[in-house]
Amino acid sequence: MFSKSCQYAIRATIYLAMHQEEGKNLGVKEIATSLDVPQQFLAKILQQLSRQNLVSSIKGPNGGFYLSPENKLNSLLQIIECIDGPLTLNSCVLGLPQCSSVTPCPLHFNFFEYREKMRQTLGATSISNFSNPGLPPYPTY
Amino acid sequence: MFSKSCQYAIRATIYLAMHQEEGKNLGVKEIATSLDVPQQFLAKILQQLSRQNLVSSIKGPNGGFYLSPENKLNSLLQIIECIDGPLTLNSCVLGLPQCSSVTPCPLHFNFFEYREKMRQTLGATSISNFSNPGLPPYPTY
DNA sequence: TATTGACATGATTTTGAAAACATAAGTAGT
DNA sequence: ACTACTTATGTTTTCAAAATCATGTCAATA
Ligand code: FES
Ligand code: FES
Repeated sequence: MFSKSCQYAIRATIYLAMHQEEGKNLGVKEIATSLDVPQQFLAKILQQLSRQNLVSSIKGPNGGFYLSPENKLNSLLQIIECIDGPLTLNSCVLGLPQCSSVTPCPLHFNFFEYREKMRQTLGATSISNFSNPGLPPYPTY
Repeated sequence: MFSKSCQYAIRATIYLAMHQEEGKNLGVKEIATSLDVPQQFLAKILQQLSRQNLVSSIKGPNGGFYLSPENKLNSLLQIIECIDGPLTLNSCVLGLPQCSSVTPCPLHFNFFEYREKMRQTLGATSISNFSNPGLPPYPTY
């Protein structure tokens, strides 16, 4: 459903939201180790998010990544589309060039409704949702 | 969501269901041309389906692929799982090793319900559904 | 039974995502 | 200024899916 890059992006962002403390930045090393993903690869992904202002970063000693208040207002969908592109959850499940209710493929109406709801949920879920304490302990997070 | 192999498999099977006439077999060449997919690649996929008795085939002149009455009772989900494996629509969207409501990832409950419904729909849709005449004219089919 | 037309199977090549490598650039402390 | 630390950027390598190539097997027909 999502590329590995995208999965890493989501997990890293949520990790940032869950583990961020006031004024403390998290390094790629720590995040990559905690999530058990390739460090250099994750670095690229975080930089891609950073370029689009979805996460914030500071270089140098004590540097690292963090979420600004503004960053936390972004939705999961923005993270996803930043990495996998705007066609994610919008293109034909059978790979046909266009997907719409006007020229539907045989499976279009089997998926459209649920896919839309997924998109809607993801768009309505802001990163700040994951920074609340008292959330259940997620595995590998 | 599905691999290209799987998309081709679904499209080819539906094509068979829609274009099959009594006692007439459809060759890989015709199917591949109609669907605009690589012929040799599609051949492999159809053979994979054939080995699991999801489609039927006959060699030699006038040979080709067709759907036996038994074949038509299979569900789309069987086609999908034959190609992409049983974990399709069952594994964690974030790529975590196991997906269950007992050890859910942060996105589990955002997807679980809709994913289940997709599976359910696919499992309940038999191939014979596509052989009824009077269906809308699908693009590239 | 020879030929032809189709599926079947194995090996190989291509392609792009995933991962690793190398180096630059910026920041904090000494 | 110098060093150490961390993000940023560009290049290269790895790997599996996708696609192709080459050859084998089977059935209809003349
Ligand atoms: S056209 Fe295929 S899913 Fe919409
Ligand atoms: S655990 Fe991630 S989707 Fe179920």
